[in-house]
Amino acid sequence: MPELPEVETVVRSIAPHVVGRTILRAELRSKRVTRTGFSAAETGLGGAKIEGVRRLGKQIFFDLDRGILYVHLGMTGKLLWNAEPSKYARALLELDNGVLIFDDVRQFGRFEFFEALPEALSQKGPDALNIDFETFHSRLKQRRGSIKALLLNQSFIAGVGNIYADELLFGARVHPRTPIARISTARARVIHRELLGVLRAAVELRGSSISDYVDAEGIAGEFQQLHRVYGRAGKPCPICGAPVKRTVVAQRGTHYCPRCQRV
DNA sequence: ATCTATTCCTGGCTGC
DNA sequence: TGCAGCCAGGAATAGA
Repeated sequence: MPELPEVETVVRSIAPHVVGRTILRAELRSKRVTRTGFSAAETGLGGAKIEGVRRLGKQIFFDLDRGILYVHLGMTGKLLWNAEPSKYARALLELDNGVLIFDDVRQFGRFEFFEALPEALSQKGPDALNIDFETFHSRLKQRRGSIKALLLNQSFIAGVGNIYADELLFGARVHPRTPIARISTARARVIHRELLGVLRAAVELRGSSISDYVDAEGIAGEFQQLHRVYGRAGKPCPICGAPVKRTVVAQRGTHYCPRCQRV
Protein backbone atom coordinates (compact mmCIF):
# COMPACT_ATOMS: atom_id res chain seq x y z
CA MET A 1 0.00 0.00 0.00
CA PRO A 2 2.11 2.84 -1.21
CA GLU A 3 1.83 6.00 0.84
CA LEU A 4 4.24 8.93 1.01
CA PRO A 5 7.31 6.99 2.27
CA GLU A 6 6.85 4.23 -0.30
CA VAL A 7 6.29 6.68 -3.15
CA GLU A 8 9.32 8.70 -2.05
CA THR A 9 11.40 5.51 -2.08
CA VAL A 10 10.16 4.62 -5.55
CA VAL A 11 10.97 8.06 -6.91
CA ARG A 12 14.46 7.99 -5.39
CA SER A 13 15.13 4.56 -6.84
CA ILE A 14 14.02 5.35 -10.39
CA ALA A 15 15.32 8.90 -10.74
CA PRO A 16 18.97 7.93 -11.40
CA HIS A 17 17.86 5.62 -14.21
CA VAL A 18 15.42 7.85 -16.04
CA VAL A 19 16.30 11.52 -15.61
CA GLY A 20 17.85 12.92 -18.78
CA ARG A 21 16.84 9.85 -20.77
CA THR A 22 14.66 9.60 -23.86
CA ILE A 23 11.58 7.43 -24.23
CA LEU A 24 12.02 5.43 -27.42
CA ARG A 25 8.66 3.72 -27.25
CA ALA A 26 5.65 3.53 -24.95
CA GLU A 27 3.28 0.60 -24.72
CA LEU A 28 0.01 0.95 -22.83
CA ARG A 29 -1.91 -2.17 -21.95
CA SER A 30 -4.65 -1.15 -19.53
CA LYS A 31 -7.63 1.04 -20.35
CA ARG A 32 -8.36 1.27 -16.65
CA VAL A 33 -5.08 2.96 -15.67
CA THR A 34 -4.86 5.03 -18.84
CA ARG A 35 -8.19 6.74 -19.18
CA THR A 36 -7.02 9.25 -21.75
CA GLY A 37 -6.53 6.43 -24.22
CA PHE A 38 -3.77 4.15 -25.48
CA SER A 39 -2.84 5.94 -28.68
CA ALA A 40 -2.81 9.42 -27.17
CA ALA A 41 -0.48 8.26 -24.40
CA GLU A 42 1.75 6.20 -26.67
CA THR A 43 2.01 9.03 -29.19
CA GLY A 44 2.60 11.65 -26.52
CA LEU A 45 5.24 9.64 -24.69
CA GLY A 46 7.10 8.26 -27.69
CA GLY A 47 10.26 10.28 -28.29
CA ALA A 48 9.80 12.43 -25.21
CA LYS A 49 12.76 13.36 -23.03
CA ILE A 50 12.45 12.93 -19.26
CA GLU A 51 13.73 16.12 -17.66
CA GLY A 52 12.91 15.21 -14.09
CA VAL A 53 10.81 13.12 -11.75
CA ARG A 54 9.19 14.41 -8.58
CA ARG A 55 6.63 13.51 -5.97
CA LEU A 56 3.75 15.39 -4.36
CA GLY A 57 2.00 13.37 -1.72
CA LYS A 58 1.41 9.99 -3.35
CA GLN A 59 1.47 11.43 -6.87
CA ILE A 60 4.45 10.98 -9.17
CA PHE A 61 5.16 13.44 -11.98
CA PHE A 62 7.64 12.84 -14.77
CA ASP A 63 8.41 16.21 -16.30
CA LEU A 64 8.84 15.73 -20.03
CA ASP A 65 10.00 18.11 -22.72
CA ARG A 66 6.49 17.94 -24.16
CA GLY A 67 4.19 17.35 -21.22
CA ILE A 68 3.81 15.32 -18.07
CA LEU A 69 3.61 11.63 -17.30
CA TYR A 70 1.41 11.26 -14.24
CA VAL A 71 1.70 8.08 -12.19
CA HIS A 72 -0.28 7.08 -9.13
CA LEU A 73 0.50 3.68 -7.62
CA GLY A 74 -2.95 3.23 -6.09
CA MET A 75 -2.96 0.10 -3.96
CA THR A 76 -0.75 -2.34 -5.80
CA GLY A 77 1.11 -0.24 -8.33
CA LYS A 78 4.86 -0.66 -8.85
CA LEU A 79 7.42 1.04 -11.04
CA LEU A 80 10.07 -1.53 -11.89
CA TRP A 81 13.37 -0.92 -13.61
CA ASN A 82 14.56 -3.54 -16.12
CA ALA A 83 12.33 -6.27 -14.73
CA GLU A 84 10.64 -9.06 -16.62
CA PRO A 85 7.09 -7.80 -17.33
CA SER A 86 4.46 -9.81 -15.44
CA LYS A 87 0.92 -10.40 -16.64
CA TYR A 88 0.02 -7.31 -14.63
CA ALA A 89 2.35 -4.97 -16.55
CA ARG A 90 -0.04 -2.15 -17.49
CA ALA A 91 2.47 0.11 -19.22
CA LEU A 92 6.02 -0.21 -20.53
CA LEU A 93 8.41 2.63 -21.27
CA GLU A 94 11.34 1.66 -23.41
CA LEU A 95 14.08 4.18 -22.72
CA ASP A 96 17.45 4.54 -24.42
CA ASN A 97 19.06 2.76 -21.45
CA GLY A 98 16.47 0.25 -20.22
CA VAL A 99 12.79 -0.41 -19.60
CA LEU A 100 10.51 1.08 -16.98
CA ILE A 101 7.45 -1.04 -16.21
CA PHE A 102 4.27 0.08 -14.51
CA ASP A 103 2.90 -3.06 -12.87
CA ASP A 104 -0.46 -2.95 -11.08
CA VAL A 105 -2.47 -6.03 -10.15
CA ARG A 106 -5.64 -4.30 -9.06
CA GLN A 107 -5.51 -1.36 -11.44
CA PHE A 108 -6.37 1.25 -8.86
CA GLY A 109 -3.33 3.12 -10.11
CA ARG A 110 -2.99 5.63 -12.92
CA PHE A 111 -0.47 6.03 -15.71
CA GLU A 112 -1.36 8.96 -17.93
CA PHE A 113 0.21 11.39 -20.35
CA PHE A 114 -0.91 15.02 -20.22
CA GLU A 115 0.27 17.94 -22.30
CA ALA A 116 -0.76 20.08 -19.35
CA LEU A 117 -1.71 18.90 -15.90
CA PRO A 118 -5.51 18.91 -15.26
CA GLU A 119 -6.71 21.20 -12.46
CA ALA A 120 -8.08 18.33 -10.39
CA LEU A 121 -4.66 16.71 -10.12
CA SER A 122 -2.86 19.82 -8.95
CA GLN A 123 -5.36 20.75 -6.26
CA LYS A 124 -3.96 18.57 -3.51
CA GLY A 125 -2.94 19.90 -0.13
CA PRO A 126 0.67 20.61 0.86
CA ASP A 127 3.02 17.65 1.00
CA ALA A 128 2.90 15.97 4.41
CA LEU A 129 6.70 16.11 4.77
CA ASN A 130 6.79 19.80 3.97
CA ILE A 131 4.15 21.30 6.20
CA ASP A 132 5.03 23.57 9.11
CA PHE A 133 2.93 23.65 12.25
CA GLU A 134 1.32 27.02 11.58
CA THR A 135 0.05 25.90 8.18
CA PHE A 136 -1.06 22.55 9.58
CA HIS A 137 -2.93 24.14 12.47
CA SER A 138 -4.62 26.90 10.50
CA ARG A 139 -5.87 24.37 7.95
CA LEU A 140 -6.97 22.00 10.72
CA LYS A 141 -9.11 24.65 12.38
CA GLN A 142 -11.13 25.09 9.19
CA ARG A 143 -12.24 21.46 9.11
CA ARG A 144 -14.74 19.19 10.81
CA GLY A 145 -15.17 15.47 11.24
CA SER A 146 -12.80 12.90 12.72
CA ILE A 147 -9.05 13.46 12.84
CA LYS A 148 -8.33 10.25 10.96
CA ALA A 149 -10.66 11.11 8.07
CA LEU A 150 -8.94 14.48 7.83
CA LEU A 151 -5.43 13.00 7.78
CA LEU A 152 -6.51 10.70 4.93
CA ASN A 153 -7.95 13.60 2.95
CA GLN A 154 -5.38 14.43 0.27
CA SER A 155 -6.76 17.93 -0.23
CA PHE A 156 -5.93 18.66 3.43
CA ILE A 157 -2.42 17.26 3.35
CA ALA A 158 -1.01 15.02 0.64
CA GLY A 159 0.72 11.74 1.36
CA VAL A 160 -0.86 10.11 4.41
CA GLY A 161 -2.69 6.81 3.91
CA ASN A 162 -4.23 4.27 6.23
CA ILE A 163 -1.04 2.81 7.71
CA TYR A 164 0.68 6.06 8.64
CA ALA A 165 -2.55 7.67 9.86
CA ASP A 166 -2.93 4.87 12.43
CA GLU A 167 0.75 4.91 13.35
CA LEU A 168 1.04 8.66 13.83
CA LEU A 169 -2.19 8.89 15.84
CA PHE A 170 -0.86 6.18 18.12
CA GLY A 171 2.36 8.14 18.52
CA ALA A 172 0.32 11.23 19.40
CA ARG A 173 -1.93 9.25 21.80
CA VAL A 174 -4.98 10.51 19.93
CA HIS A 175 -8.00 8.31 19.24
CA PRO A 176 -8.68 8.11 15.46
CA ARG A 177 -12.34 9.09 15.96
CA THR A 178 -11.52 12.26 17.89
CA PRO A 179 -13.57 15.20 16.53
CA ILE A 180 -11.32 17.88 15.09
CA ALA A 181 -13.16 20.51 17.12
CA ARG A 182 -11.96 18.82 20.32
CA ILE A 183 -8.27 19.00 19.42
CA SER A 184 -6.38 21.64 21.38
CA THR A 185 -3.43 23.57 20.02
CA ALA A 186 -1.13 21.50 22.21
CA ARG A 187 -2.64 18.27 20.85
CA ALA A 188 -2.37 19.56 17.30
CA ARG A 189 1.31 20.25 17.92
CA VAL A 190 1.87 16.67 19.01
CA ILE A 191 -0.02 15.31 16.00
CA HIS A 192 2.07 17.48 13.68
CA ARG A 193 5.28 16.32 15.34
CA GLU A 194 4.26 12.67 14.97
CA LEU A 195 3.18 13.23 11.37
CA LEU A 196 6.68 14.37 10.43
CA GLY A 197 8.41 11.93 12.77
CA VAL A 198 6.66 8.81 11.54
CA LEU A 199 6.94 9.73 7.86
CA ARG A 200 10.64 10.61 8.14
CA ALA A 201 11.41 7.39 10.00
CA ALA A 202 9.51 5.40 7.37
CA VAL A 203 11.37 7.10 4.51
CA GLU A 204 14.64 6.19 6.27
CA LEU A 205 13.62 2.53 6.22
CA ARG A 206 12.42 2.70 2.61
CA GLY A 207 8.74 2.41 3.50
CA SER A 208 6.53 -0.40 4.70
CA SER A 209 6.13 -3.63 2.74
CA ILE A 210 2.79 -5.09 3.83
CA SER A 211 1.69 -7.13 0.86
CA ASP A 212 3.79 -6.72 -2.23
CA TYR A 213 5.25 -3.23 -2.20
CA VAL A 214 8.80 -2.97 -3.55
CA ASP A 215 10.89 -0.15 -5.00
CA ALA A 216 12.14 0.07 -8.59
CA GLU A 217 14.89 -2.47 -7.88
CA GLY A 218 12.45 -4.93 -6.32
CA ILE A 219 13.70 -4.22 -2.78
CA ALA A 220 11.14 -4.34 0.06
CA GLY A 221 10.89 -1.71 2.79
CA GLU A 222 11.45 -2.41 6.46
CA PHE A 223 9.28 0.04 8.37
CA GLN A 224 6.52 -2.56 8.80
CA GLN A 225 8.72 -4.09 11.52
CA LEU A 226 8.25 -0.91 13.52
CA HIS A 227 4.47 -0.73 13.18
CA ARG A 228 3.01 -0.32 16.65
CA VAL A 229 -0.72 -0.68 15.93
CA TYR A 230 -1.35 -1.14 12.21
CA GLY A 231 -2.09 -4.80 11.46
CA ARG A 232 -1.55 -5.71 15.12
CA ALA A 233 -5.14 -6.23 16.31
CA GLY A 234 -5.24 -8.34 19.48
CA LYS A 235 -1.50 -8.00 20.06
CA PRO A 236 -0.21 -6.02 23.05
CA CYS A 237 0.22 -2.27 22.83
CA PRO A 238 3.98 -1.59 22.89
CA ILE A 239 3.42 1.11 25.53
CA CYS A 240 0.88 -0.29 27.99
CA GLY A 241 0.34 -3.92 26.95
CA ALA A 242 -3.41 -3.63 26.43
CA PRO A 243 -4.64 -5.50 23.32
CA VAL A 244 -4.65 -3.35 20.20
CA LYS A 245 -8.19 -2.90 18.87
CA ARG A 246 -9.44 -2.86 15.32
CA THR A 247 -12.45 -0.83 14.27
CA VAL A 248 -13.65 1.11 11.24
CA VAL A 249 -13.17 4.87 10.93
CA ALA A 250 -13.74 6.78 7.70
CA GLN A 251 -14.53 3.46 5.97
CA ARG A 252 -11.05 2.19 6.73
CA GLY A 253 -9.76 -0.55 8.95
CA THR A 254 -8.39 1.33 11.97
CA HIS A 255 -6.01 0.14 14.66
CA TYR A 256 -5.48 1.81 18.03
CA CYS A 257 -4.77 1.20 21.68
CA PRO A 258 -7.98 1.66 23.68
CA ARG A 259 -6.00 2.58 26.79
CA CYS A 260 -3.40 4.96 25.35
CA GLN A 261 -5.66 6.62 22.79
CA ARG A 262 -8.78 8.20 24.27
CA VAL A 263 -11.39 10.17 22.36
C1' DA B 1 -19.76 23.66 1.03
C1' DT B 2 -18.62 19.46 3.50
C1' DC B 3 -18.80 15.26 4.85
C1' DT B 4 -20.08 10.23 4.16
C1' DA B 5 -21.07 6.08 1.44
C1' DT B 6 -20.27 3.52 -2.74
C1' DT B 7 -17.60 1.80 -6.44
C1' DC B 8 -13.78 0.11 -8.95
C1' DC B 9 -10.23 -4.23 -9.02
C1' DT B 10 -8.12 -8.98 -8.05
C1' DG B 11 -5.25 -11.99 -5.12
C1' DG B 12 -5.24 -14.11 -0.84
C1' DC B 13 -7.38 -15.96 2.95
C1' DT B 14 -11.18 -18.45 5.53
C1' DG B 15 -14.40 -21.98 6.10
C1' DC B 16 -17.29 -25.56 4.46
C1' DT C 1 -9.25 -30.08 -3.54
C1' DG C 2 -12.46 -26.69 -4.87
C1' DC C 3 -14.87 -22.74 -4.44
C1' DA C 4 -18.00 -19.17 -2.66
C1' DG C 5 -17.62 -15.25 0.11
C1' DC C 6 -15.24 -11.79 2.21
C1' DC C 7 -11.36 -8.55 2.87
C1' DA C 8 -7.64 -5.16 1.73
C1' DG C 9 -7.95 0.34 0.44
C1' DG C 10 -6.72 5.27 -2.80
C1' DA C 11 -9.52 8.21 -4.71
C1' DA C 12 -13.28 9.47 -8.04
C1' DT C 13 -18.00 9.76 -7.82
C1' DA C 14 -22.57 9.99 -6.05
C1' DG C 15 -25.47 11.02 -2.43
C1' DA C 16 -26.86 13.44 2.08
